[in-house]
Amino acid sequence: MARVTLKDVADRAGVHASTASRALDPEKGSMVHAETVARVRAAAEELGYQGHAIASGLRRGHTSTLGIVVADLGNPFIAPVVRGIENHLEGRGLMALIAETRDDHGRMARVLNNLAARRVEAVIVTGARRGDEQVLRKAQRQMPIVLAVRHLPGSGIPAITHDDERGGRLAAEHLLEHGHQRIAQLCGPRGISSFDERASGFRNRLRTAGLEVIELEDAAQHPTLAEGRRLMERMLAQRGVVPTAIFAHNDLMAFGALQALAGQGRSCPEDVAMIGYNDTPMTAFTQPPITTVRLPGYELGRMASDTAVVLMEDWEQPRSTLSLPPVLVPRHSTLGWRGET
Amino acid sequence: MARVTLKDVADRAGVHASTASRALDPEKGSMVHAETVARVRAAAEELGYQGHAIASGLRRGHTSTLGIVVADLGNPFIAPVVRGIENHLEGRGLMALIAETRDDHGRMARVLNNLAARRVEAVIVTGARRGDEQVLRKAQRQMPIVLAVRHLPGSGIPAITHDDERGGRLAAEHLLEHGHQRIAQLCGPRGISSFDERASGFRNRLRTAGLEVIELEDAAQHPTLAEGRRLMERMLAQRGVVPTAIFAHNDLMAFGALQALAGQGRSCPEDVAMIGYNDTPMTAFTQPPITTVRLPGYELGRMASDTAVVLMEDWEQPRSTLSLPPVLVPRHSTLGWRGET
DNA sequence: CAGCGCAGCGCAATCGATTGCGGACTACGG
DNA sequence: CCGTAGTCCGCAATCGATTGCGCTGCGCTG
Repeated sequence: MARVTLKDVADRAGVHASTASRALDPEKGSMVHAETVARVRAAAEELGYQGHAIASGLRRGHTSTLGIVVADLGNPFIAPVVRGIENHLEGRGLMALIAETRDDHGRMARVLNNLAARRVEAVIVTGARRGDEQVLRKAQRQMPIVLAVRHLPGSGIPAITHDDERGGRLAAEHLLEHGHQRIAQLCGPRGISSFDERASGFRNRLRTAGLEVIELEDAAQHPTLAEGRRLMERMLAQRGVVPTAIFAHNDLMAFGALQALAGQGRSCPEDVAMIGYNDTPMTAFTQPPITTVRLPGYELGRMASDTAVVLMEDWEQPRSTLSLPPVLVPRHSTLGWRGET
Repeated sequence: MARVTLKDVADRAGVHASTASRALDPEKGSMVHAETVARVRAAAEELGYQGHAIASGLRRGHTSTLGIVVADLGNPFIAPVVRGIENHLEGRGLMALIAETRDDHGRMARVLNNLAARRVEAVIVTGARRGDEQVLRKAQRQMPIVLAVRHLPGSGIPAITHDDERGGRLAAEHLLEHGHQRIAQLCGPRGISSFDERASGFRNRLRTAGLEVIELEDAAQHPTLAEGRRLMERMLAQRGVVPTAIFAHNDLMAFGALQALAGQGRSCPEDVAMIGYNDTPMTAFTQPPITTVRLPGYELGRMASDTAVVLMEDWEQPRSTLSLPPVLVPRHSTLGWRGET
């Protein structure tokens, strides 16, 4: 389609292509007589010349393109992250290629390969899983990589994450403040840093208060509503003390747990307090509204994108690893507990 | 970074770059002695050669890249669409550049320009607004454009949309079936095809049943919870009959309307039935769960991407415009109405 | 008036691959 | 023993731009 090339413009303006190139480049505009610049500009305008960023990039040695790799585009809390990245890139002349792995190692490898072939200048990977270290490290030889949301402990790959350890602590503290003593948690899938860390943060905080967390051997296979319900049912079926407060590792699981509780005739928050994670929009509208931990996804995206840009401009920067603080959002599901003094 | 070039591989294998190129191209592998192919492959392997899709694309005359332009990446029902596009592209060697306009005409223009400069082979635009016709048509001279979700009536730009006219009809029929006679709708922003059409579909269906829809002059500025509440409050404040059923133009507005009703001591569904739109995940979990219209977003993405691919391969195809059928999802907010016989 | 500096522009190489054309060499039939 | 077809591969042009270097004039100085 886009037929008209720089040479066409140059011909029409009666100059050489190199002159046209300089005339059209604001940086080099001064190397060319003002009148010539005007003539070239006019020619470009008349012909409807559209710059060719690809060819230009080839010669100049850059693509002004980043890659974003996500596990699941449908995941609601990935949206703000991508948004943060995108908004940070805009205005810098950068754009992002986006790809989905669907939590498949093979797809991860293929996607990274494809991005490398396209010479993206950096890649932001949200949704890395244990087992991706190999491919990621291999890809790192081709381009800088920044992990976002989830990191790979011990991999040495720079990462921007939420401070989920702290998120777990916040949840624990909130429940302690409201006088709970028998506290349980429903764990998300193992091997994913963000779940593992909120589990240990929660557990450790309770321990320093002299309490032992009630939890199952079992963790959720996927962080879904159905799994939340299943885990809650299993916990209720166990003999022994029934917890007065539950920390579910995300909002959907919290909601599933609520359904299990309702099925047993226990109400929230009167009988059992519930706390979720992520501050999914629905949590404000459920019955009862669910106390949750809010994560600064948009900021995370901006920061990940920021370090990606730094890395792409200056390879071999000190590996900056950063984690952003979450905030507890109290709602009705923990505020009306009957046992509170 | 990626230093090693095809020439390096060729040198190491003791052949000319052109031969190396042929050896590495599965299509042309037969033009080269099998043993040589093996030698080149080995050399490429040892050197860690990574193909250069940009340079190759420049010569071959394609980029294997599409553009996706969305209004708001945070919009929950845009995610499945992007997902559908992405999944359809994958495996075809295509990738997508993604950009956000935030409903700003200027940004739309800049984004399209940027995509054109990068020589994307087609662009899928979700979230076109009235007023974008100019830029879109101009961009169309550079590359094929497919509208998704929202279309621009009369623009002649091919579009894949939801059949919102029909969505409105479905909502109307559902309410009629349940015996409602005084029915109102809360309209989303004007000038956006999807809202305008669900309004007229709803209105027309009621008319053929001999009913006139109750509605305000006013429409929502944005399809948000706050606006839903505001409109509902205004409607309740008006003298005259109170509707027994409300059609809100999306789920958030429906929820805002519910809050306004609750504020006046009216309960749903006993006093007033409520129906939303989009089947946002939250609607299943609110109290009461909200009847809504489900849109096949993923399929829409796949089809949009499909027609984009067709168009990029064969410019000047018949402009295929298509709309996908929505489905009504009945939930409690319309099923427990007191007035039903 | 010779010489120098500088502004403005063109030449040709370059980025990293692909490809039409033709050369060298083998093999085979007559 | 020669002509010819067929295989494999190299040469050089090409995709569309950018850029180091050098040439041409012009104006100014000593």
